[in-house]
Amino acid sequence: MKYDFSKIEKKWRSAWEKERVYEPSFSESSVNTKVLTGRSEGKPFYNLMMFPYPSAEGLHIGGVRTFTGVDIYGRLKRMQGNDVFEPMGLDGFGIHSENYALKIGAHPMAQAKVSEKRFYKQLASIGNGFAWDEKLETYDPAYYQWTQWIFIQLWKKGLAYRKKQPVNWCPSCKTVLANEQVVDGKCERCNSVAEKRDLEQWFFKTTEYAERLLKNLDTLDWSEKIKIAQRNWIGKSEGVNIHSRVKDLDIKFEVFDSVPQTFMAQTFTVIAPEHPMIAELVKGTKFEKSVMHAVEVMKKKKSNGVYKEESDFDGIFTGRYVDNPFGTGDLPIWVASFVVMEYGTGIVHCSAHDERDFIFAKKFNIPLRPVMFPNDKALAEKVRNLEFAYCKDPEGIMDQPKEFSGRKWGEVRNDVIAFMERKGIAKRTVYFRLRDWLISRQRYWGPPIPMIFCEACAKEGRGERKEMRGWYAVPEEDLPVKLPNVKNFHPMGTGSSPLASIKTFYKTTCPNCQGEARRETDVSDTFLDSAWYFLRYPSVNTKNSKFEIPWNQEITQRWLPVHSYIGGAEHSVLHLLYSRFVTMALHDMKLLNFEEPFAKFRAHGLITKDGAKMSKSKGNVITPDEYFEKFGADVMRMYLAFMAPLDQGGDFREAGILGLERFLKRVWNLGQKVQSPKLKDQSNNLKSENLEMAVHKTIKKVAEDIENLHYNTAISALMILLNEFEKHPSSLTLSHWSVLVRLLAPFAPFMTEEIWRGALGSKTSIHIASWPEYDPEKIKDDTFTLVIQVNGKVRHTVEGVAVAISEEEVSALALSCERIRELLDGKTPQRMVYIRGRIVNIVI
RNA sequence: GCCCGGGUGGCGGAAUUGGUGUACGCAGCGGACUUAAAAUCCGUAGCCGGUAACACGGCUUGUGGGUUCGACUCCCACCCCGGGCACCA
Repeated sequence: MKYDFSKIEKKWRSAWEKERVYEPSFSESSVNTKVLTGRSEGKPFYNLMMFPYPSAEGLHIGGVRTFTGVDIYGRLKRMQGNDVFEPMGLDGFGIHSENYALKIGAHPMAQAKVSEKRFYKQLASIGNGFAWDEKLETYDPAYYQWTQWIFIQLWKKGLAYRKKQPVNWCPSCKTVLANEQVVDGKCERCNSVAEKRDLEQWFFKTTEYAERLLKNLDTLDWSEKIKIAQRNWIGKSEGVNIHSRVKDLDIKFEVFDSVPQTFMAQTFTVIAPEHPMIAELVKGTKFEKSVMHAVEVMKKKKSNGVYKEESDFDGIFTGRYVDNPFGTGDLPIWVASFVVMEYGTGIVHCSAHDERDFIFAKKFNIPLRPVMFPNDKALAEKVRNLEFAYCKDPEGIMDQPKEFSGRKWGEVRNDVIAFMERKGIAKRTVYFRLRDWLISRQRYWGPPIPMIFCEACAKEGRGERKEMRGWYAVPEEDLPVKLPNVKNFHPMGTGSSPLASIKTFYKTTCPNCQGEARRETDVSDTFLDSAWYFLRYPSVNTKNSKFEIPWNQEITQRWLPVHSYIGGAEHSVLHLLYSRFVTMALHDMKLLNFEEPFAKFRAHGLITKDGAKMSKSKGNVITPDEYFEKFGADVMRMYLAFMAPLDQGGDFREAGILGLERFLKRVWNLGQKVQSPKLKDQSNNLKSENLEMAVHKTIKKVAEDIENLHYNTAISALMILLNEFEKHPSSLTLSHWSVLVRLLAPFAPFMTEEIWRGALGSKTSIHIASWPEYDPEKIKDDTFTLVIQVNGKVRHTVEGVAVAISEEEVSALALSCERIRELLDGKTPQRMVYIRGRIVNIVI
């Protein structure tokens, strides 16, 4: 019988659905249906992959590879007796999907339905064991009412706030962007240069969790590079705040210094052009006009990204001084273009021991005073003569303060900080690079932020929070705040959302005074949708009679945190950080009993096409559909898995698919032969011993390789085993055959099911069959191939040497070989090195 | 500039973690079947030299050095590719 994949795929897809093979047991009642299908209730295993955003022309081949890759892992876990939950959904409520709709001239609400159909059809064809009953879409009001609910919880905890500040604005997307969405000063998505605009925006206080977000990383089983990326992004920096005061003015301020060892060298102070204090410094002085003008120029150049090179500085003296903070004299205050307003306090004391400070001082003729010198006398002289900036050398010898004279820079840090604290100069402080999460977007396609502003209450000083007068959360029973289906959804570019012109939407009553009030018209960032979807999946079908929380506590305690999460490294600092933040916050509200959402995370690699990156502009983007139609899901799954280890990416070459097609064809053909009576159960056949060992070795290897996501080597092992089977058909038993079919099941779910329930006669699915166990006794070799080296070069091998052989016997054996005797030419070996069971090296 | 990955045949990639470098597959070559092709099967295969053919010898894991009986693997220096961060004081 020829293998007709399209017929067989269809057949088993519907059988699996009917038998609910991939639906885990969330409740008692569903356990009963499981018993009927013969599937035992195992340990919960939440096998998660990042859900796609259906913005473009369907699922990308890279996405398919990841999804089938995750599924292979899940299928192993299921066969090993776990109750595997593998959900799928669509992250279609946001700017990606909206931009796509705009591009093709569709309404996002209508387009969502079209994309949805397209994606679900594709996703159904790749042979994954998705739990379709639990699918979700982030634009479904039944979902986003809870996204809004989470916003309200954060608001109530004081973790959501509104503030006017300079924010990143994308002129093309016509919306603000989170810091994380600005890459190289450009919009992450459309590459337009982001501008700075002063706008009032909603933020989440991610900074409040900076320390924990950082510390918890140590406890997570995640790809190391993702952890490093998060650590860098959080950017913890320990140092001191130096207490400072403007001379002749009663202005006090702090200056952050993370390298305080050389504080005595500080001879001037620089302030960021954006700093509001500048106006006070120069007010009414002869410097006012020129300084304020220079400030404007610098601000403009900065926001346009003009300053690129490290030495490209602008600066101007303010006429003011910092009042003698170290007893070494007053420090002139300069405005300097290189100072970052958003970091530390926006004001920095400068010294000869910093590259930038040094260049700046030279450029504007500001005096420098080094206080640390290299051991090398000639070099030290150069430092003294200010020939170069001598920075951060652990071996540098301190000169001042005199208490530390002679000690090494690398060893005095803590002592200097303690010294400064004792003297009252400074206080130990920590700063983070991480900023609060800018959550509001001036767009249409997203969950409306569920807040109401009441003018009347604001005027009279009322409000849910005293620092935000007039603001009230939408009462929970009124959720969802539904996104209206309106014609004009186009971004306005005015700094407010299209919803701001829809009176029927924004007009509402104040939850407090019942007077007329106005809804917030911004929507929330897409990343909020995806920051909690994994909490929703297992509880999608639990119908809460009352409006309580978005998940069932009992189910959540059983199924979370997520056991295995696999997705793209491009989300290292966006989705993965936001999810952690939201989970932590919910944990602190006692709504979750864990604070980290993903116990294990692995990043997958990227796929290239014939060695080149896939991109729309190159026109080499692979649409998976045609390949799945041509070769079938099993072949494609195997090819994508065989390309390279999952975390490494790989190169898509159509020719390579043939190898896997051939392999499965051979499996099928052998299966046809195994059915014939002469092959049936010959388990007593002595000749099958060697095959037996090969089978057990393969069981071990395949399970280990899948566990490590090294699918390529697992498949290679299966190929080798098939070769053995074909070479020794008379020794092949049904039980051997059954092992191969089961080991293959995670990769080729359809064909193996056909064989399992057909020729092998099972009544239940192979995907809930038990994973084969290997017998450690049976994989022990008692002989090996002895490799004989002379001076480290392989010269001879001897097959079938007993593992138990002693070192003396090996030496005798090796020296007795004719070939070795020739090479020795009568000489006596100086030395023999024998590595048990492997190799002997004769040194002459 | 700093921090991570990575560099192995014509190609994708293996290598028990210091012990036979190139498993498995693709492409190639030779052969069988066929009128022929496709499909399938068998064999072959790193490079250079050597031989009528074997035999055999030398070289080879980005480059150069080191440690070791033995290095793709460990150490030092450098080059290239991919990714992340970046006037963060």
